[in-house]
Amino acid sequence: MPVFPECSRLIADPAYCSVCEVRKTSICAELGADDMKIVANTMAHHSVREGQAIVKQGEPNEKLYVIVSGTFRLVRMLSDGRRQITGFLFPGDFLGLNASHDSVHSAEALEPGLVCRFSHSYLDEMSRKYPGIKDRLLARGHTEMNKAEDHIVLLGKTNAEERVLSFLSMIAKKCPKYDSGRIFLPMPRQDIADYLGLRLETLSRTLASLKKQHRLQEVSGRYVVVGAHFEGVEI
Amino acid sequence: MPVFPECSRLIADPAYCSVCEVRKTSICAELGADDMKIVANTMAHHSVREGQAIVKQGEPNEKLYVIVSGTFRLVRMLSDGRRQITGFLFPGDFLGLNASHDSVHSAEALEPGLVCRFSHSYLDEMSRKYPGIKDRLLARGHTEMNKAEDHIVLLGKTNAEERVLSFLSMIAKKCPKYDSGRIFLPMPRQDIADYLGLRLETLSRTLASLKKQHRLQEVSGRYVVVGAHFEGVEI
DNA sequence: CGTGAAGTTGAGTCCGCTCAAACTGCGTGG
DNA sequence: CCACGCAGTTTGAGCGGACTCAACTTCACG
Repeated sequence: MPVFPECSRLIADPAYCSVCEVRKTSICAELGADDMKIVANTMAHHSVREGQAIVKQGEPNEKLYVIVSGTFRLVRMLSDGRRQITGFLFPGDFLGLNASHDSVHSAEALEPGLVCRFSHSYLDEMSRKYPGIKDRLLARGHTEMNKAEDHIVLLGKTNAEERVLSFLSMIAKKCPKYDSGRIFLPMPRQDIADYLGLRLETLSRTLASLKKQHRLQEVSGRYVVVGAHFEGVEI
Repeated sequence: MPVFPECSRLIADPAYCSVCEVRKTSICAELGADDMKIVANTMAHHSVREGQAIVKQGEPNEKLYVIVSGTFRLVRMLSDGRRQITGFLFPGDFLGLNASHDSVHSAEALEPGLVCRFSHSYLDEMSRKYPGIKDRLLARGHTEMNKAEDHIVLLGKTNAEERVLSFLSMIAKKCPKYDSGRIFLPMPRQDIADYLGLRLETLSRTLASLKKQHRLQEVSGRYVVVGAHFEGVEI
């Protein structure tokens, strides 16, 4: 198997905001040059190890996180031991918007990554100075909401094949495809299964079946190569 | 079968904001007395017929709606003709928060109801005067998000029985129970099925099975009477 | 009554789940 | 270098639950 480059990891070596990949879509875009400097000095990027949880289910939501690089899974453990992945976070996404309540899920890094962290009190202070920050937060809330609705529609689909194709279509959008439709999956099969409401084995079988039907050209570990007529798949 | 009163219909005859049932949880709570008077005069309550869509999928989100009374379903039609109910709206809920995009779903009245309507431009104007309005909108966005996540968890559950019980539990919370655990379902079976990702027949069979098991005392049309040990059901 | 919409019930099929075993890639240590 | 273990993934066989299609019942309303 050839070694593909990992597509979801961004270049983020210099931990200065001026070169931040997601700044233009983040709340920082609202800040003036002077405050930007303060932010750059005080909160730079925090690196996150693979597997590390930046937010834990049941613990208070003290900070707002902006994903700079890396991918995260949102995990909700149910009282009966089952696990539901409620979403994945990609660079530019926010986490911990809801300051007032305890977190309903954990956010765990699927690979080493970088995040930016703001305490909600600091955010309140800043948003008095820059009211546009709240608009950013509102807008982000809406895109989160739309993602959640897409997930609902996906789970409403009864058959496994459709769910898997919808999922691949979603990931393909997030994770820029390389030539010939290669998609890198940053998460293990169990996470995908828990996201799709399917058993691990069913997911595996469905992928195999799609390959046999030539709707997927290649399924090999973390990489999937989609066929030419893949574009039509809707979320 | 006895005729139960409909529990989701609120008294809302005088269309004046001063007696509005949901004002304290709505954005209006932020307004000063003078502006409140203007709102009362200009936007009072709009009545909605059963079946009427206040928002249509694919059309621009021009207004923000606050549900004053009645119940609404959020319907998303897929290109292949299937239907997914992404949620239900109850008094106090908001609709059309996302001004910038076309609506991803239709909102249809399940029974005659009242709504309050604000154009987004008016809302922007007001929120400059009362910054707390944006906080209200943010907070509402969070509760919407939590509802969506609960729905995701519900759909992730594989078996029909659990989904139906979770659904009943949700409705019971929204719709104040009468003595001896009577729950009124404002929506037809097909809507419940489309909400739960189940077939109509499966829903019907599951309800019958729950009754046979004495986990539901009574299932009759739009009314369900839950047993004594129903409380433990989690979303 | 008759009619149509909404809901229930029945029979049979198929798909996804369960339990189990095998396979793969990968790092460690002999 | 291979043996070994381990976690992640795939494959197999059989079962059961949800779907499909269909008929039936119930209810609201003229």
